[in-house]
Amino acid sequence: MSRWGMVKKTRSSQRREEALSRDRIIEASIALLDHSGESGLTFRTLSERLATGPGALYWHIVNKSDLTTAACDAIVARTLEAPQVGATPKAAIRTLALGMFDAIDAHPWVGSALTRAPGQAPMVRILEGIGQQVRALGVPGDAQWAAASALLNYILGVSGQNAANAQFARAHDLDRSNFLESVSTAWSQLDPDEYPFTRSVAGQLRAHDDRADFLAGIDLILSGIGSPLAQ
Amino acid sequence: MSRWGMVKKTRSSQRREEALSRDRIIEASIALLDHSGESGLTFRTLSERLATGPGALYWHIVNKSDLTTAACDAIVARTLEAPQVGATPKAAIRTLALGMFDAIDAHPWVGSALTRAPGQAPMVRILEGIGQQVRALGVPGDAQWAAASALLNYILGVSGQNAANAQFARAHDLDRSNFLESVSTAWSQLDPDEYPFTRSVAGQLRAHDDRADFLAGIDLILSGIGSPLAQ
DNA sequence: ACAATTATGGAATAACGTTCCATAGCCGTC
DNA sequence: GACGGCTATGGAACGTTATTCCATAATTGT
Repeated sequence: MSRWGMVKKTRSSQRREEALSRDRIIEASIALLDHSGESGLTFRTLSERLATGPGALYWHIVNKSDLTTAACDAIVARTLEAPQVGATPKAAIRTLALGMFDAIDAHPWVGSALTRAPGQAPMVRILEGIGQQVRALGVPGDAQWAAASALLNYILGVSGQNAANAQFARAHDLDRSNFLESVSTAWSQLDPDEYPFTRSVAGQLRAHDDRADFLAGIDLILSGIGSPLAQ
Repeated sequence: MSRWGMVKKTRSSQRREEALSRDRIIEASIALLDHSGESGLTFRTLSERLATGPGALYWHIVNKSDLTTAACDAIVARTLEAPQVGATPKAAIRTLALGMFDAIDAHPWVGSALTRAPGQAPMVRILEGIGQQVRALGVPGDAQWAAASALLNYILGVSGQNAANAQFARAHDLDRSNFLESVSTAWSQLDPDEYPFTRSVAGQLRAHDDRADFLAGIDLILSGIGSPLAQ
């Protein structure tokens, strides 16, 4: 009846009741980042939560950049794992993009981690998902890279902005609407001669729907991809 | 003949041979960032170069974030100051975007500073420049924000990637072509079943023209803006 | 049972942004 | 023309960070 009933066979998998492992460290990092933001992840707090010392973590992780990239990759992998069969290529791209948007909305730190890991695992996952649908769209081979990287760069841009907004808001103890409010009033006080456009959109900012605007941008690019000649 | 000939009148502007000022600090920061990258700007090195102590800088600057945003804004302002008269709106947007691309190519740290200053001066300058041309393009009022922010987010995405690439390359002592080489070979070794698209574009990566790809993305969005209905 | 390897955790290090404070330079006023 | 109150300076000190080091514990192979 004891949990030690089969010690011999299973011992190798329980060298310790709560052994450290790369996955456990990454999961703890995600929890910390979600709870306290980008500045909440330090080797001190992480090692405290895992009941160990900072040095022990380095046996499983090469450095902090490696850790945040791995945490980001875990979120991205979960977000993109849905198979997307049966949808039109455009719909699949929209779904993929919105999935990333929602993931970054839920985990803003993913946005900044993404932009700091050029050419690495998480970015490659997104590129691959987009690229496959760009192919399915019938874009000729020599234009596929341009189309896919335009979509990717747009997604990365929005991701980075969302992450920066969230971090700024957290640092100044504002929620999202307070933050937009403060930007909106700042914009509406700009010099009318130098900043006519920005002033004119300051009002919209307060009530606008980030998610809808994001999708509108995706549709703009998709529409451009569909055009016979970009010009 | 002496430079002290008019002491009375000019004394107030030379309280010291090389008085500290916000502008002098920002110029020194730009020089430091250009020479040594993002990690090269510290209050220690900056105060050494200005022959003062770290504390003195805080009389003119609120914190490091303020400093990098101000340095970024100085570059962006110089980049966008050309008047752009007589060009078609599309051409003006292309020129503006390419100007930003070249500025970030010359000063990669501007890319990451931009993405970390949401809704602040440097970003507003770019938004305004784009927005004015979007208006001139005849985009209806309620679609202007979507069009301008799509272009802005795309530019910010590329900027962030260029900055990240440059920082990664510098950190690993690679030049640009070595960096692309390493990404390209990494991509070509991915699992063919899971990453068919990324593998197929790995080769193009080595020789591709960042600047041309960037412009192709701008044209894709412009083409979408020009379409009667994005869908 | 004993060496060798793997893994741990706490202390030490160097560097960072920021704060503090004694003091120097400058200005307007008697 | 000396003096008191701002403006500005610069160096030391603080608290925190990522990372390294190392003694030692836990596990594995022989």
